[in-house]
Amino acid sequence: MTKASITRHAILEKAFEIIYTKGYQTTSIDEIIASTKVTKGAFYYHFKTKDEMGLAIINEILKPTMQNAFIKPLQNAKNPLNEIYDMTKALLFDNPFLKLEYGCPAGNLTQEMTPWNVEFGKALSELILEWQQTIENCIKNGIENETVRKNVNPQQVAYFIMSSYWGIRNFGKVYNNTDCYHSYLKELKNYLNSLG
Amino acid sequence: MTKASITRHAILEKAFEIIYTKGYQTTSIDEIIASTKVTKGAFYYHFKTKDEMGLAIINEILKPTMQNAFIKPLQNAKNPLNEIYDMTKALLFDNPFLKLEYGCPAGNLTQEMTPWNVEFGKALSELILEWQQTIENCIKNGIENETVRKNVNPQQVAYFIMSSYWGIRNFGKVYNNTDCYHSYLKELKNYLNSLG
DNA sequence: TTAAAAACATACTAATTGGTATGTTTTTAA
DNA sequence: TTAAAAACATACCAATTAGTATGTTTTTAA
Repeated sequence: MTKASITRHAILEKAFEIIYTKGYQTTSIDEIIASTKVTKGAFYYHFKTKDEMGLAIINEILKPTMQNAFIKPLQNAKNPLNEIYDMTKALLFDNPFLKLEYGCPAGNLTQEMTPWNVEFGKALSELILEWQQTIENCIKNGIENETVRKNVNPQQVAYFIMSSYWGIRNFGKVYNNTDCYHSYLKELKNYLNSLG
Repeated sequence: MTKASITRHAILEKAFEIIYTKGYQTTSIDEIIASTKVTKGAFYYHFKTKDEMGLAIINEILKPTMQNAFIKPLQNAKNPLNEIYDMTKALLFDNPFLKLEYGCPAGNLTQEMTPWNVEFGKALSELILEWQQTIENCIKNGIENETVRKNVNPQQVAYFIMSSYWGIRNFGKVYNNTDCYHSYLKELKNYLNSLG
């Protein structure tokens, strides 16, 4: 990595952190460069506008991070239902980056940006579609290896699981308490069992 | 209603609309008073700060609206599972105020405000708790009248249903398409059937 | 009818915002 | 070694922000 690309990446990582906790709109460029110890000149050398940086965060930080946390663990799953459960549990309790009170980074950005920024919406929907298709394929594999009932609709299940995950992260935020995560996981297990 | 309270209510309603579509932080007071045709003097006569207005929106607009749309239809439900489904479907497709691309007002505010504004968090959690307990009681009634299996945990189910609803509204936003709502509702029905 | 309080109007302010103009320093390639 | 391009630094700017100071008009109650 060249020195310039290190600077660029440092800006993106720090900006991502701040935006995850505070939201995109309320995170100012002054705040980003202050915490990154880069000057405004450096920032605008690497990014033409704030939105260009925002898109770079989605594509260069959020996307690879999600691919590691969500997508890879589900590829080649032997028992899809168990591994979907384990992944969800790990996301809620073990992921060192995700915090109860800040919710899901992709969910936050979706909610904040999609109604009025088409480019963000496009980048996010690509990201989310990839996650969704992974779960869908995972269920399809389960049908093939007969760990999932064959009259189960993989697409519907994928929507249902992902929706419930996004939603429970919102509950975690508002109650600022992990109790709801435990209740949710129990019911997720019941639901997944009903598919087997 | 006195003339003053009409003005106050007009501000709250218009502000709620704008905030629902744009978010709280990006909605400026100048924008609110421009669209309400009230002056700044009038605005700050009724509300000490922007946040005071925000809290008033939650308590005086959002709360009664949600009580009508979510809570009343579920009280005295004869067949809870059916009526939860019908209410959800109505919220997604028939409610004239809620829009696909703008998501759920309560969900939006929760995601945007709870991490850094304790007062908003408190007001929202009260609101949400009420909704949650209604679903919970609804399931309890179902257990009593034997339309719901007796080994079902009402609290867990309430979390699961509400989470999935919040989540699918996020999907609607990012895909800007109602297809995901249809898939979701089919799977919600499957899930609810598994409880009966 | 009238005085006082409630309700609203106008003009301003200090702070913050995203972005730019114009530099200087560092790296790279000939 | 050196010139040019890449990378970064500093000082600024116009627009927008929440909020205030100081009015005027309208209601209300005696």
